[in-house]
Amino acid sequence: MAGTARQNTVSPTPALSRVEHAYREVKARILTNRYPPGFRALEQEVAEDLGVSRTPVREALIRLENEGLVRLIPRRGMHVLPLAPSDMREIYEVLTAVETMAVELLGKRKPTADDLSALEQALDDMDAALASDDLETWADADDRFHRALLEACGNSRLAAIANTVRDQGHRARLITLRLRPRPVRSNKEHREVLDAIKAGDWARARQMHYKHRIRTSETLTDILEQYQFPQL
Amino acid sequence: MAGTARQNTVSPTPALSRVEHAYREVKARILTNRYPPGFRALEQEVAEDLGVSRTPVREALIRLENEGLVRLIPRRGMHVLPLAPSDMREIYEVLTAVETMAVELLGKRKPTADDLSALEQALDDMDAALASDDLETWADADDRFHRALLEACGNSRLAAIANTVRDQGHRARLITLRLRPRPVRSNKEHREVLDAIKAGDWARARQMHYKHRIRTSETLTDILEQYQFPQL
DNA sequence: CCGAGGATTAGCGTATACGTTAAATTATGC
DNA sequence: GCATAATTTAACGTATACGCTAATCCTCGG
Repeated sequence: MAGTARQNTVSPTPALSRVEHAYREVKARILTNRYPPGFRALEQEVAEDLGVSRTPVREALIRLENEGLVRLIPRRGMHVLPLAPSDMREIYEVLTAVETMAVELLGKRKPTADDLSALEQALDDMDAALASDDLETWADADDRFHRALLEACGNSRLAAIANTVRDQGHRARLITLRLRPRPVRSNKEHREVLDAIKAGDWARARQMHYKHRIRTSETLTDILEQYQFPQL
Repeated sequence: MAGTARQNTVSPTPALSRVEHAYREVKARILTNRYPPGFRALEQEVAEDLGVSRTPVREALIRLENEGLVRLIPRRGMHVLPLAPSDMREIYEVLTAVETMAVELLGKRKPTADDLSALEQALDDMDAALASDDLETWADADDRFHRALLEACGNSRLAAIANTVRDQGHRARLITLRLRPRPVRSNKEHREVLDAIKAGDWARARQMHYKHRIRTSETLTDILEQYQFPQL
């Protein structure tokens, strides 16, 4: 059953396990709204969707529950958690706390050249994307900037927490991206944060990033509350 | 990352599931060093220890792996993760970031009377325990204070993160408790934080708590590095 | 027509079976 | 002797089986 060779090329397919496959696939479906907020499915149904048995699906769902993307309710299956405005508030608060600390740490330790170039690359890409009004690309670069901060800060736990929580809010981000004003200020603020880091002025870097996060949090939660999405 | 806190209310043993039993038991054994750092056991062995089959054990171990207490290595079983000094640094940094935000939030929203009384009760207990040199009781009350802050701050995600990370560092805390100086300053600093919160001066509350966390982090990591525990 | 109680069903929690494969062990050639 | 190849072993990943129980459906008395 399992190992019957499906070798076709020398492709570096590390033969990902069924659990891993289920985890990635279900998560991807949630983040792209193919399993929309409030969606319910029984373990058996998910298993059939993915062409595996219930066992690996269960294990994948446990991980997704720990990450706050679904809830498992006995006899009612998996529920894709909707995002209330209060959830978005919580998520932004966590990101503010965690990223602010990351920036502070990065400002204290001298960042490596690699760290800096990753950050600068992301910034340049954001500017370019904004100039050509390509919001998708801008969002991608913005994401890279924030990720790079966390990667470079030297605290893997902070990075992991930020990733988890960012994923939780991903769907809201998809929506606000097209409803928010052009993110001109974000680019400027990011640049200021990076400049402060490079100058070794961690207190200023922290202050700048804190203000950036508070401001964008307010902008985005306002939008979400204003448009009153039934569920998100 | 604990997505949702499990039900831990109600006394008349609600017939907890085998998974829940395995989860609590293994976690308890890790936190109390019955499964010490570096300890390895096969799934089958844990299952026999607990008198259940491998299935619920596996599911419990997946949760514990997500919480950063163990690693699961194929064919080598469960490894109880040791804590290096760098792990403790990371843990304290996360707690600093998260609790500082919690205090800020609590200072901004007016805390309820219940919130305040829980905090004051914990403070009083800390003072009493310190007066009678009862470190165990002091640690317990200190724990309650920090937990109460997170409970009261109005952000369940922050609370869950703090709980997870605090558990990760629990074993180190057991050790430093007897090696650190008498926590006189901690009591005073906590009182200052609470006073600032009550005064609605969130900026000051945050500042105080930040300094408290930074100071204790340094004290404790110094102790850990000084005594050079082989692994923790 | 509606609610209570019993019968039915279905989904999960758990145990178990089993093939795959990495690790360990033995055999073999230099 | 030692490194390498063949063999054996054992642990896991996954599938499957099955009983328990909560949810649903049905029956029946009010």
